[in-house]
Amino acid sequence: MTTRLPPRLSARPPETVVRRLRALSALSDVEQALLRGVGDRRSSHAAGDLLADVGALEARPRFIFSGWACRQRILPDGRRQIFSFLLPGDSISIVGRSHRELCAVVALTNVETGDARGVVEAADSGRAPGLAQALAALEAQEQTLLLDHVVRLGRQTAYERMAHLLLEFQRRLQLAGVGDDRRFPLPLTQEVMGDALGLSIVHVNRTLQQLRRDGLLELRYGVAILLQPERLAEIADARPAAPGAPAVAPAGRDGLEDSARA
Amino acid sequence: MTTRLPPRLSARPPETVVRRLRALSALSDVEQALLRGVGDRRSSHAAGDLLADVGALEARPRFIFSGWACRQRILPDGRRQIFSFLLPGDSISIVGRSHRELCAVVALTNVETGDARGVVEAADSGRAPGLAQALAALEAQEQTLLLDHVVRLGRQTAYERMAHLLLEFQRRLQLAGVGDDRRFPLPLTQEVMGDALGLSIVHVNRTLQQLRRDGLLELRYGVAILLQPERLAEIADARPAAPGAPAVAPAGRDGLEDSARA
DNA sequence: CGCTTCTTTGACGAGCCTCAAACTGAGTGG
DNA sequence: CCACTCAGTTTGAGGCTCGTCAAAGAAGCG
Repeated sequence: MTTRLPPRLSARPPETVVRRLRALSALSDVEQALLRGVGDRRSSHAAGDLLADVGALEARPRFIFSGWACRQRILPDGRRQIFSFLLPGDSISIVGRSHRELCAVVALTNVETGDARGVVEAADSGRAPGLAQALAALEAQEQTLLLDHVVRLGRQTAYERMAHLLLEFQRRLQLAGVGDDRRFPLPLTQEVMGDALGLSIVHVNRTLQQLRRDGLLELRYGVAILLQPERLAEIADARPAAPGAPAVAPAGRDGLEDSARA
Repeated sequence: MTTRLPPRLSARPPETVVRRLRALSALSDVEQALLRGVGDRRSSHAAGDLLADVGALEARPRFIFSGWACRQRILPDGRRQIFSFLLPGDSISIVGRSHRELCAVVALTNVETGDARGVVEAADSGRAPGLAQALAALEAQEQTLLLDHVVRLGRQTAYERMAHLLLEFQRRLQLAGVGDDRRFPLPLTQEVMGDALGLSIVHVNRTLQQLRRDGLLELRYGVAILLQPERLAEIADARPAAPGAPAVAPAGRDGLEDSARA
């Protein structure tokens, strides 16, 4: 369950968070120090742990240092829908901090978090405008990711959804200082990916196989390698094929049928 | 394009908004008066008009008095995804007011709106705690609706999605004082519903026919009547069939296959 | 080394999409 | 008043995508 990551793919705990927020807003030295202080109050959670419950009013704001989590809802008949993934550098219960969590937050791997109450209070008090702006940007980013997810589920094929999700992971992790522009740790089971993308386990597997066969993806030992990120982006964003490729007349979208010809 | 509503299904402009917010938080007389003042600065928009653009920083907060709108995104290849519907009593650019609109807001029918800047300023200033709480609750409600939408798209069949959406409309409109517990105006084309539910026009039509054949829905002249709201709720929420019906062993979910037997 | 969890593959069927065309109703203009 | 048009709805036929059922490999773990 726990990931075995090549050491070079990971980053030191509080730096991940600092890095993320600095990319969103200029932070004063005081603000950065405050942020690093989050590393002092750490807690560990095992894979499967509930990090925040639905309607938890008292939910403590936290940052994730390492590990993956997700927001999810379980339907009465057992079906699960994952709304978003929480990666190193992400926050829990900070976004929309005026109201309670609207869904459960569950650890997908072992997770290390830090208490962010101090940071949130500083931002709310007006003493740390840079932090406040960074947290607001974090909120906007999350909302954007959720909208992307809706588009994936509503208007994309399995192949496109997977390409989109893999790119999202690569980009987000790189921002957090994990992985590079092609490689990143991917400690998810295919069931989890299916519950996020609205697909069955079997179809997730077949879609991944297809990506492999198309020379777009390598996936071993919990590490993913995007072999042709640009090509993946074309697929994910429903854009016409690359200029090098023979032009398809009406901007045909690329799906499984494209690669099935090969 | 414009709806022809039986008069008794509609409500007077600013009262819709007052009614909505009073359901969310106790409002003082001053706050209610402030809210009614929104009715003084009205504007009208034709069906198809862009009410707020993506990334519009200066977007003015507004309330919708009458008509329907939606948040949407258009993909590069022309596919459209609708994120949410905005009904009488709903707000534009109020939710997440710290950051810009993340998607386009488009009028689906003729729409009447009122300027809400005064209300938002009063809430932010701390002078109107009741309003502030109501706006926060409004924000939470919208987020919940968006999550419901994700579940629909990711984990429900066409039949379930449609049942869920119809119930959402009925409940929201009733809160706004439009329609009753069975009837409500539904001024959407099947194409629009398809773009929201991630379905093709043809399949939307077939799903509606199925609901009609199952005695669950009547839909004429832009007015929908839910003939068995409880039954629809069971279908939409993926719950086992009603107690009266013969029990299905493993909480089987009801879809088209259920009614196909009839 | 057996257990469990996860991945992989095959076979089959159902849900949903695409193409195509007929039908309806509301304008619009001769 | 009657074509004619245009947008929307409805229906049929056929096929691709994806889900379900089933079972056989891997891989981690006690």
